[in-house]
Amino acid sequence: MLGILDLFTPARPVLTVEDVVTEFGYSLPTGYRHIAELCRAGLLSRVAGSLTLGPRIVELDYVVRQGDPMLEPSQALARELRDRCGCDTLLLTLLGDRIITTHHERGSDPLTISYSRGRPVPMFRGAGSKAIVAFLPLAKQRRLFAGSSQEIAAAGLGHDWPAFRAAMQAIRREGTTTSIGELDPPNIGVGAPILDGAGMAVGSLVLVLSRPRYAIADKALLARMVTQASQQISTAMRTGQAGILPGLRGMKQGRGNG
Amino acid sequence: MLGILDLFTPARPVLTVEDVVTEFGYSLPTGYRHIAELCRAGLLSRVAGSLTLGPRIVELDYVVRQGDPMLEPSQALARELRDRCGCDTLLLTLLGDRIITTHHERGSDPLTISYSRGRPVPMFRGAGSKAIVAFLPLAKQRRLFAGSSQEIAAAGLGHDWPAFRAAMQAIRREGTTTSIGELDPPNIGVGAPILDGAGMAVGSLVLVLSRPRYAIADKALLARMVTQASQQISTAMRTGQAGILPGLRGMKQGRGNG
DNA sequence: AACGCAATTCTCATATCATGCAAAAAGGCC
DNA sequence: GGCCTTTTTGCATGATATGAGAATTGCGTT
Repeated sequence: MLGILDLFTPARPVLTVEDVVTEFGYSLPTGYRHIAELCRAGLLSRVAGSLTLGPRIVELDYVVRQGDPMLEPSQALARELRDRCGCDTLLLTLLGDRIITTHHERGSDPLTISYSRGRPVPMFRGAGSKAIVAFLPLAKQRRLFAGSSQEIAAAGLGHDWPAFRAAMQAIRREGTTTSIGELDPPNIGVGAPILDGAGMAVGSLVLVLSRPRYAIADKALLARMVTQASQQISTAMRTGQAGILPGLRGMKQGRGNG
Repeated sequence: MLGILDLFTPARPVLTVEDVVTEFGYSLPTGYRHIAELCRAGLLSRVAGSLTLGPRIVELDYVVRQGDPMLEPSQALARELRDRCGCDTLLLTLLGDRIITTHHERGSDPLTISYSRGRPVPMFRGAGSKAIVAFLPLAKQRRLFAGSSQEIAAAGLGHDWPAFRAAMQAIRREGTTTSIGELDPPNIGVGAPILDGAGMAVGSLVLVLSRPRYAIADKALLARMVTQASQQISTAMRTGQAGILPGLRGMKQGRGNG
């Protein structure tokens, strides 16, 4: 039943009951019943015979935003970064086993950024994603490699586990990583991880520049700026919102790194 | 099962499995099963023994934003309004039988606005809500009154149906309405409806001012500005995105008004 | 490296509830 | 008011969700 929600895409945000029924092979009454239930929960909305995603989605997104300990400190810092260097700034969050954009601060250039809030981003392409993956625990990296080795190879991150591991460690050593045109061809991204108390990545901060702007930029300075900001976010997260997670029994202290 | 999502609130965005189980009186396996299903759909996320709302929420919110024909023209106009008069601007949308904030453009004053994107707003309090309700079809107004007469009375919109109807018609005649401290006590809101092709309200645009700013403002000018902008949104919506709704058979042409 | 505790999943018999069909009801349109 | 499409209802049937308990896993401890 929850699969019904997946039928709604940016390209097709409005459906009819019949669309849903034929898509799933439901009988008409069953289709209506499922839809009615989703409507009751507010996840769908029926208006004039058509179906759209409902108001609850927007409300729940608000809860997500409020509950995201990364977001508040990030917004302020992202804005400050934007003001200082004029770049667009993206905040990526690792949620479960997906990475999505959770905030986008526009810079002074009118960049085309395909990955504003709510867009899932590829796991292994783009500076932001790589900055996250590189700072995941080894066990998690291993699991990711096992599940997505061909995708990883396609992204040029190594054809076997040692090569992938080495690529990740290189990023880890740098503390930041740069991608040129990996997501949007005209853009360059410079990303640094946001770490939780255990030194594990929970998200990343990305500076996005146009090619001309990047060409004349001081690369080392950029790296320092994004690293510093991401570390400030990490710190603010830990101090400001400590203890909101119940049930965290086993959190081994990592080495931190940075 | 969808009720599980309702347990997550801004005040309590992180729960444990046990919270859910005890709240609903499930057995432990059933609780795990429901949660697993919601996780599979991405609506929940499990990390370190805790539950949070999942990435799919954010993705779906993106679909809502993309699919909202009001949003794109509104953002540009809201920004323009903000630049011209320095006020905060809110965009409210009628989704099903709820009104929620769908966009918030910050002005130059650091206002405290409790109703940023995703907040459900009261149906009968605040300029934005009243601007919407006043421009709903009579049948819908009647249904609303039947269901919420005490709430309507409490908001000072009339103790019986004729009085409520008269209050709504007064707003309709004006084309705009002003509320003083109805939502956030320090703020004044000036709202105007956004109408679909049938002349029915689908949302509203609200200018929000601090009391000092409002005290020295030209009220008639404010009203004109917000009305004009909302009409531009209405127009942009109809022309820009015509025909994306399938299954709209019966759309009687209303008189438009404004 | 093995133990012990808690969290999580599995097995399976039972009862529940979702399903589809046919039919009825509800709106909207002429 | 009659006719169309859309939406809901009643009901018998069969799939499947459920809870009790046991088995398993994961993780910290000894």
